[in-house]
Amino acid sequence: MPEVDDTLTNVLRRRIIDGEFAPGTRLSEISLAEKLGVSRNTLREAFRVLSEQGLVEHVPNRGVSVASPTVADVVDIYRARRYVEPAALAAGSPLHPAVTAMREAVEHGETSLEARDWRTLGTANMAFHDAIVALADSPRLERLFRDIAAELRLAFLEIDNPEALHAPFVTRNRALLETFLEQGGPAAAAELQDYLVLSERTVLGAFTRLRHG
Amino acid sequence: MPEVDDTLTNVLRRRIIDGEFAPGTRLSEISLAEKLGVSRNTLREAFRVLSEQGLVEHVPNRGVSVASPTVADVVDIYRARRYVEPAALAAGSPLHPAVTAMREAVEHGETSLEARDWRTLGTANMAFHDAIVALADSPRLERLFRDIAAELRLAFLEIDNPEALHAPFVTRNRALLETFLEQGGPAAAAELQDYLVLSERTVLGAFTRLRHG
DNA sequence: ATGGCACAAATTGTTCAACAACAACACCCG
DNA sequence: CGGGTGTTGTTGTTGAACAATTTGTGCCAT
Repeated sequence: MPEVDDTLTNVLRRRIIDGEFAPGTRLSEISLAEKLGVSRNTLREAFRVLSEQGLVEHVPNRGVSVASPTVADVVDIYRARRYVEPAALAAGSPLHPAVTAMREAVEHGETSLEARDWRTLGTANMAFHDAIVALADSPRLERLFRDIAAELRLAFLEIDNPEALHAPFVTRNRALLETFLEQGGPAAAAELQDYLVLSERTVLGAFTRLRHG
Repeated sequence: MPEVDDTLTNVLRRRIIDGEFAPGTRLSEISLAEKLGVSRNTLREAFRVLSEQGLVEHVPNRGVSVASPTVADVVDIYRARRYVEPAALAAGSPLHPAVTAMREAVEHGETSLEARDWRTLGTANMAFHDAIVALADSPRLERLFRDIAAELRLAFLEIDNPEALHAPFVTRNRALLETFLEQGGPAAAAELQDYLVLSERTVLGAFTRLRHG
């Protein structure tokens, strides 16, 4: 269990990712500080951290608002994912502890699919990819992915069709895991490339449909 | 010319990278705020940003100190570089504007080598790799590399033999650029892999020599 | 109406002083 | 000499205040 970090920054982070503040929402220092029971200065420190993590956009003299990923952001996020994830998978060892996390994420995804719990399913899918990155044993790449995944969740929040967004990838995750274990990293990496292209297309499709009609 | 960003965060960032505060140096809020002519609160906001960027280490209730990269950090930094740089080079187009930046960095490196200006040479070498990453056209990967490069500079600061650290790579940069232009991205990517392994070994060698006597 | 222009209101940026919370250090006692 | 104890210095957080900037409003002239 990841221990609960109750710092103000993490509380805010969770609440934003959970969709409590819709993307684009302006976060007023005064009212939010009052609501959270902290001072403006303390809140501003948390804002700076979240801003560096890309969860929040800070415009000088105009305050901060919840990040609202654009199409360009989504494209860039997937570009970065294609740089990191397949390579991590290709070089990953089947004996790496992260493989257990991959397996658990797949199973967790399958049960949430049956339960039609799309929120949980989205979390499980992300955990699967997080485990893939963990294969690389690189704190810096993990941190990059953590930030990127959070941004992507914000993009998902704006799309109100979570089933189409997450459901198709449950079987793909299972298949990818099996490819990795039975045919090795490089084969799995190739499969993941296609997977990510499809995933990007799914998200971008829903996204542009959202903006154009 | 990159315009000068005179925010407190960037001022501090530059001064740290330039070695004004040695790695590991404790940064007292009170004295540093006074020295910089800002309030403690403002300084703390800058600290949070720099901490997220990895330039500074923040320990709750114990303050912040300039990051002092360990061997594990250097290993991880090079691991991340090997994930990103060769792939960016492999997929990069010779017509990309960043190629100009690569060329300029190579030439800049060659002149600083003649002048035996190791500080400038280190900057030029980093600019070369920055340009390689820029080939990927990914803001997020560029940001990752920016932070990583800054951390690496801190590691360099602790090694007092900058010539051995930077000089050998001037001719390699030139060669790598030519390989890229004449034989294409994939060939250059393979060359860069070896390059990075050698570079890592050079840094780690100097590093362990430093710690062991 | 419409396009600016000055003014007013609201928000962010920054400072200061104070105190609580915590860590490191020196000291004393057994 | 080891272990508690208090002292000291630092960080964590707050509240209030003011400066700087943006935003909204109403007015005027065209």
